[in-house]
Amino acid sequence: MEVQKTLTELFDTLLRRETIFRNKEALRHTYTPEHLPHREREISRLARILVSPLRGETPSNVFIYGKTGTGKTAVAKFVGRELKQVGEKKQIPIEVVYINCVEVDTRYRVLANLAYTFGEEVPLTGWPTDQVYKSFFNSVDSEERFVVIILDEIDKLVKKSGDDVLYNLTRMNSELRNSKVSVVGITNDLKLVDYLDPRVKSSLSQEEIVFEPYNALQLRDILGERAKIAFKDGVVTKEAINLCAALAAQEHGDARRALDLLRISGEIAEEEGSQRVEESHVRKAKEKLEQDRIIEVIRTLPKQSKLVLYSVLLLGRPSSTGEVYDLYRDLCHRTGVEVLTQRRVSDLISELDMLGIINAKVVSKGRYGRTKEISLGVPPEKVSKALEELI
DNA sequence: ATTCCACAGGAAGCGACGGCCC
DNA sequence: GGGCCGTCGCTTCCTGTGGAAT
Repeated sequence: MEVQKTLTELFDTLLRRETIFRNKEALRHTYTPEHLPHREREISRLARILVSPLRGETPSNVFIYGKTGTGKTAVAKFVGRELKQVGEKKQIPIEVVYINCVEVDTRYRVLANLAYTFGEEVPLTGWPTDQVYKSFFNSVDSEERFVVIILDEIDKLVKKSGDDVLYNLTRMNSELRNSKVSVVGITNDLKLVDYLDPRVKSSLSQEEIVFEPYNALQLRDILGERAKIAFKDGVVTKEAINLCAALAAQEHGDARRALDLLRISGEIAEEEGSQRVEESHVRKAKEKLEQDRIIEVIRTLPKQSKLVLYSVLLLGRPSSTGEVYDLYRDLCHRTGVEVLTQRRVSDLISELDMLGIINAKVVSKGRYGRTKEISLGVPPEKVSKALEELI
C-alpha cells in the first residue's frame, strides 16, 4: 500500500510538473526543419539541378560530399520535399525516394526498396535480382513522371556490394520511355569516387556539391533556431547553446552531435526539476552521451567480438594482433567457446576499431614483422563495466 | 642491397538460413 | 517438396609489404 501510494504520488508530481519542452522532436536528427541556416547556397544549387527536368531537360545526377552532421541529408530531404510541392502545384508528377544505405546495403535490397515504393510486392529475398530490377523498371515507366532517388550513405552500399546498382540506376534514362530518373548520392567518404567504375563515376558526378563543416558560430545559429521550436521561451540560456556549439565544433562541426547535446541537456535539466537549461547541464549531457554510446555499442556486440575486446582489455597495453589472438584463444578454451581463425579475428579487430572502442593502427616493426598495434580507445573502467554483465 | 618477419587484407568459396517460385 | 536465389559468418589460400637486421 505504502509503495503504491508513493508511486501514485510520483506520477502525479511528474505529470503536474511543467515540461520545459515545447516540441522535442525538433532536436532529433530525423526532423527536417523549415529553414536550414548557412546552407542557402547548397540548397539553391541542388534545387537548380533537380528542377531542370521540369523544363524538359535531361536530368542530371548529383553527388553530395561532406562529413557527418553537415546537413547533407537535411538539405537533400528539404529540397526533395519542396520539389514535390512544386510538382503538385504545376500538376507534374514527381516522386522523391529516400533510401538510407546503412540498412539497405545490397543491390537486391536497393532495388526491392525502390520497387516497393512504386507499389510492387517484392519479397525480402528469393527473387533473382534482375527480376526485381525489371519489376521496378516497369512500374516506374508505367506512367509519365520524374523520379528523384536519394541514396544516403552510399559509400556503405558501394563498399559492401559494389557499384552495379548505381550503374543500373544511372543508365536507366536511356531505356525509360515515359519517365526520367535522377540519382542523388550522399557520402561522407571523399575517396569513394576511387572505388567507382569510371562510367558510373562520370554519370554520377555530373554535378557535385561539397558541404563544409559548420563552425561554432554557425552551429550556434542552428541550435538557436531549433531551440526556439523545441523549448519554451526563455528556458535555454545563451551560455548553454554556446557551449553545445563549441563542443560540437571541436568534433569537426557535427550539427547532429550539437543537437543531441542540447536535447540531452534539456532532459537532464528537466529531471533535476530545473526551469532553465544551463552550462552545467550541457557538461553532464556530454558525459552521459559518451557513456551511453560506449555501453550500448559494447552490449550489442556479438560474443566473439566481446572476447576479442576482453583480451585487449586484459592485456592492458598496446599489443599486436598475435598477442591478442593468443589470449583470445585462451579465453575461448576456458569459456568453452569455439575458436575462430586469426584471419577472422583480424577482421573483428578492424570492426572494433571502426566502432571507436579500440585503436588499431598498422605498424611495421621492421625485422619483427608488420602488425596492428591495438589498444583500448575508451577508458578501461567503462569497458569492463559494460562487459562484466555479459561474460 | 637484400633478406625476412608477422602479419594485412584480397579472393574465393562453403554451408546454413530464410525465402521465393512452381 | 525441390530448385533457386541472396545474405551472413566464417575458413582457406593467397599475395603484398615497411623497415630493422644482416
